[in-house]
Amino acid sequence: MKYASVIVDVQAMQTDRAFDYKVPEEWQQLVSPGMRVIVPFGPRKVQGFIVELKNQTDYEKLKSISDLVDLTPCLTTELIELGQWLTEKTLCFKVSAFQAMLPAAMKAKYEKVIRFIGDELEALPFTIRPFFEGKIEVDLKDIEQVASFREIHKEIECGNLEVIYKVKQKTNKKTVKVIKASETFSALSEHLSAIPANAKKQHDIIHYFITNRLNEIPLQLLLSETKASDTTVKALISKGILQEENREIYRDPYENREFEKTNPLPLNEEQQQAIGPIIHAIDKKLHEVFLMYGVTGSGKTEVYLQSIDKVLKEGREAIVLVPEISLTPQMVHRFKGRFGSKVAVLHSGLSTGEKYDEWRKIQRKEVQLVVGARSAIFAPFEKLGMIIIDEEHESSYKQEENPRYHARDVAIYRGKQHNCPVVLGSATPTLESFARSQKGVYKLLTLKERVNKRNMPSVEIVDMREELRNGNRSMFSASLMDKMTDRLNKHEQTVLLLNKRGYSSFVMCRDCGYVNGCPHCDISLTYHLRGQQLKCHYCGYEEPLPNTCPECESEHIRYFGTGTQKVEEELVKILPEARIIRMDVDTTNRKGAHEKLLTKFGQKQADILLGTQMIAKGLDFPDVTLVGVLTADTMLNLPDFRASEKTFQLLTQVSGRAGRHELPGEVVIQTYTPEHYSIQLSSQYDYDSLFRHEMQLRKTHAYPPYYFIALVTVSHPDIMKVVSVTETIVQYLRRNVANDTRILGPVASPIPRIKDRYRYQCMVKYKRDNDLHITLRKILEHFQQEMTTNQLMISVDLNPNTMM
DNA sequence: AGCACGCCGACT
DNA sequence: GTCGGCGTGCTC
Repeated sequence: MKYASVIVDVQAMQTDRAFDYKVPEEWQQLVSPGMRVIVPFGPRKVQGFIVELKNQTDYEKLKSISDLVDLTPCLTTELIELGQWLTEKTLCFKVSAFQAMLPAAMKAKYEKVIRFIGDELEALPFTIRPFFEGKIEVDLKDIEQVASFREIHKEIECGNLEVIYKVKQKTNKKTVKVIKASETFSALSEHLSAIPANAKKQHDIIHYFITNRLNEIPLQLLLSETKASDTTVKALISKGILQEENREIYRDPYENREFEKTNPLPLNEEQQQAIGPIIHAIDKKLHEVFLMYGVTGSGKTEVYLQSIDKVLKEGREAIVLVPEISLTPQMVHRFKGRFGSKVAVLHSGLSTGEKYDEWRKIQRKEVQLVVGARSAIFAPFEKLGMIIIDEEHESSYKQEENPRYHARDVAIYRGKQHNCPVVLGSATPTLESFARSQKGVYKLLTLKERVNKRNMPSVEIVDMREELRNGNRSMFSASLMDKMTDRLNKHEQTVLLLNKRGYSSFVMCRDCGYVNGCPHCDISLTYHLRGQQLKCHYCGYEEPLPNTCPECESEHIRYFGTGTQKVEEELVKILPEARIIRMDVDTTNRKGAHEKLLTKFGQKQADILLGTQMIAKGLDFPDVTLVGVLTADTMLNLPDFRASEKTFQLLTQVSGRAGRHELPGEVVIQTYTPEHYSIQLSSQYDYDSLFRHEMQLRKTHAYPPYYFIALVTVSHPDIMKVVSVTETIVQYLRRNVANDTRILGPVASPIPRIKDRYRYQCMVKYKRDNDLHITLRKILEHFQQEMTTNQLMISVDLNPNTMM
């Protein structure tokens, strides 16, 4: 007898363990760990993951697995173990860990159906009766529209109705019907004579098979080619001459797209030195972490491509992570161009179904390389030869919901399991990674030169306070104006970055200082030109733009801050002849809009590309010779100890967009704090100094990489409750952490209220604290009941990326 | 998380 | 006396 340990799809602390089930006789040979199954769980049915098969169990009254969902495991043994590791590292539920590894399409959906099992339809109340006229099963949702649950319940108790719990899949494999000939062509010819002469279409179909020497053909194609109808085909199938089969097909997001084949480029001296140790590690199957620190344009990608080539030639597989790849279609081109059909692409721009199909290609070992965003790190490869994380410093590698994992940590874990190298690449590495490379934990590979030997574009810092004193009240400094006009005349292109994060346009009364805030969140509402609305970015609350101040009824109510829309308006005024493309959430939320806009810009159908963060990454257009940063310092004022680091990274990256090819580039950075070191140092491309300066600060303030951080956030509609719970947590932590661990708080979160819930937090700074995970878990367990019954929420983020 | 069970108040 | 509220505890 075989028993299966199953992790059920119920996200709760009490169910966060394996439950044992009997494996029915007929599936004993089929089952294996990593498969999804449907199991009875209490009165209902749920999906679950088999994590173990065993011949023994402690539990006596076992139920049986009711269904198999997979015929091949969707989780490899390695991934099952990785799930265990993830739950420990991020304090999440086991199911959540497994679900994070799989495409969303594979998450189960649950529905309840009511079936009539009585004798007389008349026995049902008249409200319910009509539903069952002509059918036995009805969706509970439909009946609930007219009847109360209690009414239905009564019928269940007296045996007229029953509830059936159904588990459904979100998306399924897309299939086409394929028609095959059952026998050889000579046998087909013989069949011809047996077919009645008046069945002309049947003859046509058989002839079609014979003359075209067809083994199989999609049904649709066969019908259109022979002008036959499907009944004719059915007749032949029932005669056994033809066979029908459902064949899985892939929704290919890159269908109909040609990718120009590219060949390896010769590597320069630096690149060769960088690739050497990587190739060595691949060859010798060594787990090593490399930090490839290479300035923008130094040819990191070519090093990736050639290392991958080596991995694939050895018959192994590779994962390449890129930050939100839809932002860099150019990147997809480079990988598809070099490795063609060996590549699967996974990113947020794909539909659920497309993502599922790409994942299936990996599972079925039809590809050897996956290029994708964060979650692609879980690609179910079994012979990994290398993992690459490009733009290692990008914050999108950290998932901001449970499980709060960092792709870099997962990559290193998997690298160890597979004995393969992990390559982290960046022009502006995180302090954490660079510090590790200094300590020799990671091996540092440096690329100092740009491949085309071009210098980095020269950077001019403009003091906007000075501009204001000189009477320039616009958002463009005189210098930036000059240069934009100049580019326009020379038919060169400009990229304008509006660094908006943490600083959106809000409405303020000039007389009394009143700011329109969200009634549910402690945050000011954001002004949206479209529809003249004020919107809350946290809960979605909307209200119309007021004409007068709600507080003092003054008419001097204005919006402050600058949105891309407003910049665009002003640009149109001062440079009427310029063609502008604006890229922000509003213009890119449609699928493919992003790529379209970029293509348009690339084809020089516009002179200026104006956008937020999203334009800072990976764009490479030869005619861009000017980059303007409208307000460099907005990010600096955020309550985030990484603010300076992030500002430096952003400025360096966006500067790298200029002058990548023949034409030299220039950068203008506008700021109100020109003296700030991260602005100064980014203008000199001086990462080393930034590293030293910032490390000093992190040391004095006990921040990463000197200390690890854990952030506990408590929220509840009642502020008193929040404060007291956070206080309790802090006290408990103080009593149970290591000596050199520091506890800060309780304090109100930077956004003290979201969706009518008050938020408090406490920060744990620790160096080595082996029991901290256990202590934190105990806290969660202690409040578990209140978290389910009372509206309490406690979230723990280990190594948070943001303090918000 | 869901769902059943079980124990109390307010109604036919 | 029952209906219907919510606290409690279990799910292989």
